[in-house]
Amino acid sequence: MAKLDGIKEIKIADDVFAALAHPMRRQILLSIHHRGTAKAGDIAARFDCTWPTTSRHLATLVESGLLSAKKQGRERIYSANSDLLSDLLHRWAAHFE
Amino acid sequence: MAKLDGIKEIKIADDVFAALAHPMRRQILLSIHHRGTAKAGDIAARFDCTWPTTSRHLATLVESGLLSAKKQGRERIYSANSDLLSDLLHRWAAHFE
DNA sequence: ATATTATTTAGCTATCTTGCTAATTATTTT
DNA sequence: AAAATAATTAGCAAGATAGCTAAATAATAT
Repeated sequence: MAKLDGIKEIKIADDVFAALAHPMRRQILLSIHHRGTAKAGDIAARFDCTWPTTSRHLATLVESGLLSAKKQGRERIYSANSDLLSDLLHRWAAHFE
Repeated sequence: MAKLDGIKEIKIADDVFAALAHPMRRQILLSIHHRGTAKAGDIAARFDCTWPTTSRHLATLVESGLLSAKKQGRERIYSANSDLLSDLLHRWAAHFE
């Protein structure tokens, strides 16, 4: 569990909880975590909305730190930063115990 | 850790994560949890916005299930449903481990 | 070089959220 | 009964979010 100072913690909480507030983003995140990695197209194919909409949700998740993206040829490979999320959730849960 | 069926779980996650997405609501929640209970006025006094704004955040938190309210005379006493939150956060963290 | 494929960015509209002030409800005090 | 107190609800404007289609970028294949 990484040590973080207060300000950074607040900023992360802000971005992460905002990212988690959308159901499709939560599903995307779970999906990528379980698959290990996924191309944008894999995700776009799995959801019932247009590719640009998916693309923006992916960007939001990357912005929040919950996903990482790397370009590979013309594809973009996303992977979940699961530790960041599970650490944050545990830290917040701990506040309420 | 309460047993919940899938649909209910999704509904709760939706409401709870949306409620947590606002920094003031997170602070309100922490504040009430630590104090045990608080009157609306206690909370309103602690934050740098108008009472109606606070009141709406409180209503959002109640709606999400994260707070409970009971009327006592002309005051309204709020308390945090900490278990609901910590259970949900642990369950979500577990998905990413 | 051209066409195709993978994906994002731009631009638009509709809806949701947040904050405010003013008005209202409910309860207690005088 | 009137005034005061605690809190919410109504109504509005500003800003954010989410979805879409169309256009752009970047890389590969022909």
